[in-house]
Amino acid sequence: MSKGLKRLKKILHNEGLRFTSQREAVWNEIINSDDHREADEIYMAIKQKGVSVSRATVYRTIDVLLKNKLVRKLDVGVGPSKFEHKIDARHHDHIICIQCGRIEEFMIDKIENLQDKVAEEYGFKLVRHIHQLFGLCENCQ
Amino acid sequence: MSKGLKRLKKILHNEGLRFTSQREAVWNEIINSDDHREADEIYMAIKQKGVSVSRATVYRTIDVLLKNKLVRKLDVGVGPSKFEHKIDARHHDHIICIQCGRIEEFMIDKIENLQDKVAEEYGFKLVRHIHQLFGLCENCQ
DNA sequence: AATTTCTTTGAGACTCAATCTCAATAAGGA
DNA sequence: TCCTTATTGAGATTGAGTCTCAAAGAAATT
Repeated sequence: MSKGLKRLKKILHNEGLRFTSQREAVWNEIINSDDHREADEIYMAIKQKGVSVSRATVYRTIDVLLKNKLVRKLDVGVGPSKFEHKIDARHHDHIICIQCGRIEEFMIDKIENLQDKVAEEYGFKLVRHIHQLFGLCENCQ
Repeated sequence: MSKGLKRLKKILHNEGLRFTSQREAVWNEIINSDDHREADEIYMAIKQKGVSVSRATVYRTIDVLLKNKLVRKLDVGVGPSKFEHKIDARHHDHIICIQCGRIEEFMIDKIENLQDKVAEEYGFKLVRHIHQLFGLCENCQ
């Protein structure tokens, strides 16, 4: 059994959930792509591969993965949310082209540190953050 | 006529739009509050004051104000978007309590500058950004 | 002021992502 | 294999936001 699959089974076990072919399929779709994909894309890809699945199950499985921080939800401001796996991925934020939808990742330690300082200043215990830059990429200017 | 009202009329004129009591009412609701309010709150407040208005008109008017940068839309991650006026307001971002919904504003020049640098680095022409810190405020920890 | 033109309004239909329902199906322990 | 209980999925539902189009009304013209 692959290392990834073990990880899924462990999570499901910890959550008191059963291992099913649908959950496995959603997991595989997500970890085998480094793209930012929407739920419906994942749903279609699974169907394509001949596994029976429903949108409801895709969303439900993603919720489990979100809760276990194996997936990140990305609200790109228009249309459905996108999802990316967090396996072996360092934290990053996103710069998004409002014309063509291209998404690039960035990570600036200084910004991360300043965020922590802001939270401290306001007496907040930081849980997560959204930092997205929207603009026109070089091809769309 | 108040200075604010003149400003609204000027915008409507520039856009080739007519001045109506509904647009005036939406404008007044928004500029007379420093809160982060949702469209439905604005709609209800106007009705409360005896002005006939519809949700559609509230959204349509907000769109005009957004286009003219007199209002900012704030997606707080859950539920409807919130709106704040930008009259006499310096740019700021938000730190939001995921428990009680409290919203505070912050502004760090260094972060703003670093954002510009990121955009430049990736060849993007920056149009706007979202920077939101989510966590628990002191009362909710 | 009356007429004409053309924008705006608003009730409710519609969209679309996401969630919920609940009967049928399937996982996994005994 | 059987039995209990979780899971699935088709389709209904939700909810924010948008759209439609006939009626109302603003502004220009006479």
